[in-house]
Amino acid sequence: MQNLLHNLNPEQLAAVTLPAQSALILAGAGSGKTRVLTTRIAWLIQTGQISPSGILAVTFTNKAAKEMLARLSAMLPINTRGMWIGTFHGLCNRLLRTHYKDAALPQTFQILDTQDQLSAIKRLLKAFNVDDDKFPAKNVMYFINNAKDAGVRAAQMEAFDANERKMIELYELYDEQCQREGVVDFAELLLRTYELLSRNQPLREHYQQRFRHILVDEFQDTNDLQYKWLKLMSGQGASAVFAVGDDDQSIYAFRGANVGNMRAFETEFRVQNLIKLEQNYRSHGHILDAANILISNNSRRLGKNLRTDAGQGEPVRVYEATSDLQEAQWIIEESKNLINEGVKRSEIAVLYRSNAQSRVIEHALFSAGIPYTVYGGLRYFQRAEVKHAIAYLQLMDNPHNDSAFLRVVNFPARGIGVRTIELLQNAATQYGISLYAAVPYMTGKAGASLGSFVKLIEGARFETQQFALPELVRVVLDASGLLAHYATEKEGADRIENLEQMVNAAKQFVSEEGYGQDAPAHLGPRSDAQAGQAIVNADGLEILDADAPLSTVMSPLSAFLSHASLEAGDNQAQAGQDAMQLMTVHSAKGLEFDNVFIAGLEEGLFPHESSSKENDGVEEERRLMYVAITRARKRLYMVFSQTRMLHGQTRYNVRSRFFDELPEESLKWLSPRVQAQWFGNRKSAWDDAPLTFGADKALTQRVAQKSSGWRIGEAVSHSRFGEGVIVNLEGSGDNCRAQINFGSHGMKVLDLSVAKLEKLGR
DNA sequence: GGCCTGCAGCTTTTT
DNA sequence: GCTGCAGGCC
Repeated sequence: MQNLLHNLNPEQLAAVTLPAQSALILAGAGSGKTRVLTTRIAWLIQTGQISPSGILAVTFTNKAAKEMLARLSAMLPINTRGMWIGTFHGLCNRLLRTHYKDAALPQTFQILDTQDQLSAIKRLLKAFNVDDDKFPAKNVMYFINNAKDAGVRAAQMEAFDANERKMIELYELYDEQCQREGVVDFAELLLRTYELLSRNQPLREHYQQRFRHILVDEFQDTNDLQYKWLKLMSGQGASAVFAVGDDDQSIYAFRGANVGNMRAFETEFRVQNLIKLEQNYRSHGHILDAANILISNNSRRLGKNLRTDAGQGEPVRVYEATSDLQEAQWIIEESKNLINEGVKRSEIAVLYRSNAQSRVIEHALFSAGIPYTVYGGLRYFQRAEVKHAIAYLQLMDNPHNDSAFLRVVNFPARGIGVRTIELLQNAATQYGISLYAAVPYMTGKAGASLGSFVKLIEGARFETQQFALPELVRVVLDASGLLAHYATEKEGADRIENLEQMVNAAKQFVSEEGYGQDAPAHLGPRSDAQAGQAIVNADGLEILDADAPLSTVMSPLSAFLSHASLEAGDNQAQAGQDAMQLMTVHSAKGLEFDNVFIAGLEEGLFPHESSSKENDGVEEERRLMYVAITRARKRLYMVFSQTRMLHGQTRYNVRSRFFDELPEESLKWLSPRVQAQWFGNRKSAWDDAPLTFGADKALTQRVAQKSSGWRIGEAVSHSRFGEGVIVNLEGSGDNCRAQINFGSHGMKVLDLSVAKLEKLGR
């Protein structure tokens, strides 16, 4: 125990050892959030307050879930496999597989990823002759997902105009189509589980009693449905919900995340303990000052100020480029200098607001011969050839998945044309069955070609009945004709490699999930003998506990297909290479680097112009900027450009308003004159260079700072205005004034010889 | 059935 | 300015 808790700072320790009540932990960037979460779990178990099975820990990404599991097994000598640690979607998948009957799903229901969902909607629009100019598939998808993320079904929605009426109708039809095909989209996983537990009291009570401790990571990213889900799971807070998050890092409003959930949580879960983790273990002082002061411009914050023991470090370097091209060149030139000084390439990150910005930077890096990796892009299971192979597997597991059917019925080409498919569609619609099931109704040439496709699938299933998953995958790659097809293609070598890779992915999956290496990939209907712990409710209905081993609720094949949808795999990032890191600010969240460039800091781009139209849009952009700044450990560069190519046109930009919200004291502006000097003797911007413009303000601030004893970025407390951050200092001697941001009390300028201020936290 | 061309769209992303 | 998709043509 001593071991577990030592090295925690006082706030971390307080959070870890809180009593069994709901609590909100405001965890700043780099404050040891994951450590607190995992230590809390370990502490609860080690002190005997709960058994591992009584814990439910929810994350948003698989990466975060894996990280928690890894750290936990390093801390505790327990088998973590049975623990309920996972993503919202992963946990819901598990619940729905176990209770598939109660959830009115087939045992082998399949999960649509976003691509699949969009194509399913396109298909629906075609089938019902919907004008796709008036109702673009994408808009229909947004409408449906927004509704589901809010926890609302079509039947519960009210239309205010004809357009909305149609949308609701399409939502209804889409749900029917999914039900018929035995598929669920991502939002449906959550909504179905929510409805299942709402409706089924014994089941609900069973899980509520079981999970006495629920821990939530990145709470600021929860959407309305996830919040409702947590309320339900915890029995309105009867179980202790330990929510960890940072309202200042909420950057996913566009996909339904609602920061308001944090405040709602505070009141609805009657939170007695709000703990702020403000000690930062990542960045130097100037970087944190910049972050603190920038974010103090946001309203309605829960309030938080990061501090560090690391010292002020270097001021942030600001560079103005003449064009996006020159911006890229400067970044590369500066990176070269860093690398020459011994910096590892992987410790240099270039962050940007939008993906389109990467092209110019990539080009410059390529020309300079510097290895780099770009985050984002296609993940393994999203590649066309891999999706094709998956579609064959899906048909073997659930032949009623029409999306899978259409994807591969004529790929590789086997003479099944549009006309044939049309006839088949008609038959399927007429009988209200799936395309696969409609094949026997087809006659003539169409019937023959379709019949042989069905035989192919059935044959593969029969042949592989006793096969383990990796062997089954191997057979399908061959029998489908996919390998042969790509062998004839000029550029097919990479695709073949990706396909072969799937056998390895299957091997790895089987061993990681604890299936026997030789366990048959297919599974017959679940027998009672296989069933996990059986619970019989008051009505005599049998409820299975989802704690049963995965292998009794999912065949290796079904589980692998879930895995392919829920964990799309890595992107192409070549691991192992020491390469510079390029990514959007969004994907940088949670990462950290010694050296960080933030590029494209111009009005219209960052903050993005489309954000000014949205409610609180600029505040979200500011949070995004806050995330970007706090990625840097030692050196931070902020770069902007006078001109930039966008949508084929040169745009003339002014620098981002965020520069005006940063403490001049923590910035060092580099001018082209100074830049010439570095290019000459190949020194980086970190060698002492004269301050250029911006110096006057910085000088004023330094004088004021010295004579007042206060520092920009410092957290203060005022008897009337509460807690705040010093944003600016001016004057000298007894005549110093401080501009202080008091959050909800607003920005104040106070005379330091009069105002009674207290230092906070340092 | 595959290739070619023309046109729309263009912020961020995980599951 | 580039990409991705849909529809048309050979």
